[in-house]
Amino acid sequence: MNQFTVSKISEPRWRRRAEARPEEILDAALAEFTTRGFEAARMEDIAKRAGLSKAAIYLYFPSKMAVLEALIKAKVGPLAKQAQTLATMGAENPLLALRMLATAAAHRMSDPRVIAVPRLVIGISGRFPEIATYYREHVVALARGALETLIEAAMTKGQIRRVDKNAVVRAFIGPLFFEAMWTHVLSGETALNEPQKLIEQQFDVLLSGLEPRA
Amino acid sequence: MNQFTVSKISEPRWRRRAEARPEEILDAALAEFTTRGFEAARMEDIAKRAGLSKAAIYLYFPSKMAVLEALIKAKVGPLAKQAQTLATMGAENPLLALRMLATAAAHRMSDPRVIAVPRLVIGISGRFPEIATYYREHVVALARGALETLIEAAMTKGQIRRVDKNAVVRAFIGPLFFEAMWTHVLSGETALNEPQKLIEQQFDVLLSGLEPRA
DNA sequence: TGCATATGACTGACCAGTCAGTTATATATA
DNA sequence: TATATATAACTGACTGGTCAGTCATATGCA
Repeated sequence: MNQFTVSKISEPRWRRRAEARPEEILDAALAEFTTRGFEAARMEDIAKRAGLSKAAIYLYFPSKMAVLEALIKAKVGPLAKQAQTLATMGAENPLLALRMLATAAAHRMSDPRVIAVPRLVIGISGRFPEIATYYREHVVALARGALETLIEAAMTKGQIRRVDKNAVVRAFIGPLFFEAMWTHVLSGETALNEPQKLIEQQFDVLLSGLEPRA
Repeated sequence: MNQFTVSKISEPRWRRRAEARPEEILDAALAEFTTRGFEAARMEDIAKRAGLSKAAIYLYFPSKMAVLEALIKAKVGPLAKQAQTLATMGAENPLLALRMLATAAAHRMSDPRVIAVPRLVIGISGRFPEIATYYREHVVALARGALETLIEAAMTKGQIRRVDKNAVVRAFIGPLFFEAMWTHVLSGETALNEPQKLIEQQFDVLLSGLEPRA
């Protein structure tokens, strides 16, 4: 190896600046935590996946638990902003915004990595209720709030009927959440392959309802 | 303690027939597994909860994993029958059957023990995919199937419009599942306190849809 | 006595977290 | 430029505690 350094001149032998490491560790941890579970995941496996030794992880995080917390916070941060902008962006045509939002969400949910965090949270919620609470307040409650704002706007504009807003929120999120769990947790054959179609069908039911036309 | 057996004459000092033990162990295991997670739950705690020593558990089950498997199977068995009878029972008035079913389901879901198993399955699905698959085939797929039968019947009778059946199944299960997770996993304030009202609102949306009346 | 039911005390494996020591790079000095 | 020194980034090997599973022994009962 220590020849003349002829090849790959510009690439340093020691690959990365250290600042990049924590993120790599968190990515590796997410993968290990979701497949093996928090308790059963071995720090050494996380380290190997991140391309480090176990001891190196402890240069960046004081404990396994701290890795979990950092992981949740890191994955949650971006979502908060998204939810906030969502409500304002869709003010003009809220119903259209809802439709586009649902399609985008269905599309993203075909990627197993997207539900990795919710899945992890469900798994550890019994043991670490604070994390579950954190996730509720910083993710799900915000998403529900943003949806409610859009729904309220759609009602005010006369785009949809006035019904219980919470019921509508559940009717939006629930089916998608259920299908995601069916797909990625239970490995079932899925409708998420065709997100466009899935949402069309879902909106057909949701908007026109199931009553036979009078 | 080993006095004259004067008190509580009819109660045997050695409390129960052995056949009852496995069930008690499974109940204890379910409680421990759901709160601590499969890996973090200690066999000794399960034993203590069941009123036994750890070694006694190994008289009934060969391993921790075997306890988990027996647990899933025990909790799953009854559901299969329920699903089957459901479809036939509701043949006469399928829409009414769906409504009653949803109300009953919402009612039961206010009890955290009801979603304990699904929650557990989600937590361990990464590590034990066979169990997830078992659960899909023996519970969720059956439930979906039964619902589909009812929905098909309702369509044939003209009680509801003809739309994609899978979308309807999702629209029935999804919102309830989502609310159950929100309630018991994330400890959020819940609409499950008033299941009757919850289902009424849900059916109002589902049957009449959201489009403003023409 | 023999069988069923049970347990306390033990063991071997496993793993989070530590630490003394190593390697690569940056900087200082001549 | 070459060499010395300092420091940042990292690791192999270890430790102490934990826990699934075992076993020799005990107790109630036919």
